[in-house]
Amino acid sequence: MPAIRQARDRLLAAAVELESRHGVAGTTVAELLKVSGVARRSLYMHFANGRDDVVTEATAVAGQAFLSDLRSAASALCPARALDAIVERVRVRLVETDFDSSCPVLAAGLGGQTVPGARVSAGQTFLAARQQLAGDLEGNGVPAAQAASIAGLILASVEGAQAIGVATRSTDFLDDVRTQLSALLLTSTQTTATNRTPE
Amino acid sequence: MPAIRQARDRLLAAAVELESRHGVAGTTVAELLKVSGVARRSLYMHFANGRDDVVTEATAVAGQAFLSDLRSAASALCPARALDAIVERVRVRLVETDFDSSCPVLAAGLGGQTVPGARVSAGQTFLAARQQLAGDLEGNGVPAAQAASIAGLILASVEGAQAIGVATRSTDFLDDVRTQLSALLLTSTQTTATNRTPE
DNA sequence: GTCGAAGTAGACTAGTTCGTCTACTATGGG
DNA sequence: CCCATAGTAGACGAACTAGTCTACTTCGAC
Repeated sequence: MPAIRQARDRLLAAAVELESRHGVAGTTVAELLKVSGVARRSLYMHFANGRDDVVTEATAVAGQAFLSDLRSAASALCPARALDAIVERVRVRLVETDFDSSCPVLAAGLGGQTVPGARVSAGQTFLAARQQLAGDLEGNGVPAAQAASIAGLILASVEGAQAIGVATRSTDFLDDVRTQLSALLLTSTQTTATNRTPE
Repeated sequence: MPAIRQARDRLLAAAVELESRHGVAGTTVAELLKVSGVARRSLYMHFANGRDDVVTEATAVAGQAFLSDLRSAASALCPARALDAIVERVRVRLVETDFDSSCPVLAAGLGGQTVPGARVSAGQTFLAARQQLAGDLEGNGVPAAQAASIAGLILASVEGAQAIGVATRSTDFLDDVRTQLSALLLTSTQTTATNRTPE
């Protein structure tokens, strides 16, 4: 009863969840309070600027989680298998939420005109992810020039397929992306015989 | 042409524009009236169910325009050049709107929980576009099984790159997509003979 | 002319949204 | 024991939301 667990964390978790499902605009204070079970006043204790602060910080949190997932997949597996793992995670999430949930970072980027901080944070996440992914590809023998644009393609197509999956209520596009990118990664990384080491 | 029966069309155009920029949630009645310059009453004359009808129909209109653009590009050019033309159009639009505008159909698909009709319409557009694109690729010598998934990859990555472009305020991801997909299309269509491998 | 379709202008209700406010409660460290 | 800390509960107002309504204008066809 005496809510020992941080109201702040519950608010951020709720915000990430709501952004995924209903976008930034659908992440209202009322919903935030309902989902997190936190009192109205507590929100303004932890986030001086109210809703915008929650959304912005939640976007940063989701972005860090995204980068972390990417890193752990890349460090444990070869690029083609890492991609598989990431796509599979997205696929499961789509299906389990009955195609109602897409990427919170993408949602923050799109809905970010109303919450500029969230848009900036989302952009930074995508740029960091691209760089990280490109580095991993280079480590697997992909030429630097190619690595960057392949990384961009991977991120764009996975995010796009996820969003289109919500619209079509299917995983078709995600499956397409996996099929084609797997093939691309296999041919691109063929040059290296051995697997590489994480940092 | 004085008592021009233009109000309806102006409303739909405004809705497409607003969906692109601010998403479905940002497409409010007040904005719709301001942008279109139409009287409040006129909206409810033409769209019995109000805002939802406008958004839904605007999504269908934008979807048809999207398919039409795709068709005209594909019929006039080879796949690789058609892709170039489409990406270039998206790129120009991003830059000209100062990275504030993404695809109205994607926005409708994401914000569509609040307006179910728009989501359905967006989904149908993507499925139709995939089929159309796949058919075009097949016509250019890409095996049927490959054509469908390449079409899915193209749509997903262009849509994703557009959305990420808004978040990052750059065309980097779009350029990545163009670079990689151009290469993919060139090898897929020109080596129409038997060099395709796995799945 | 007159009549009606399409349009404009704007008041009005009812519901939501966000943020501020007061008042109360549990917990644990000094 | 005391009380600061972090929490709950909920009233409140200003600003916005969508949709309904009345009253007036402007055009083209008959």
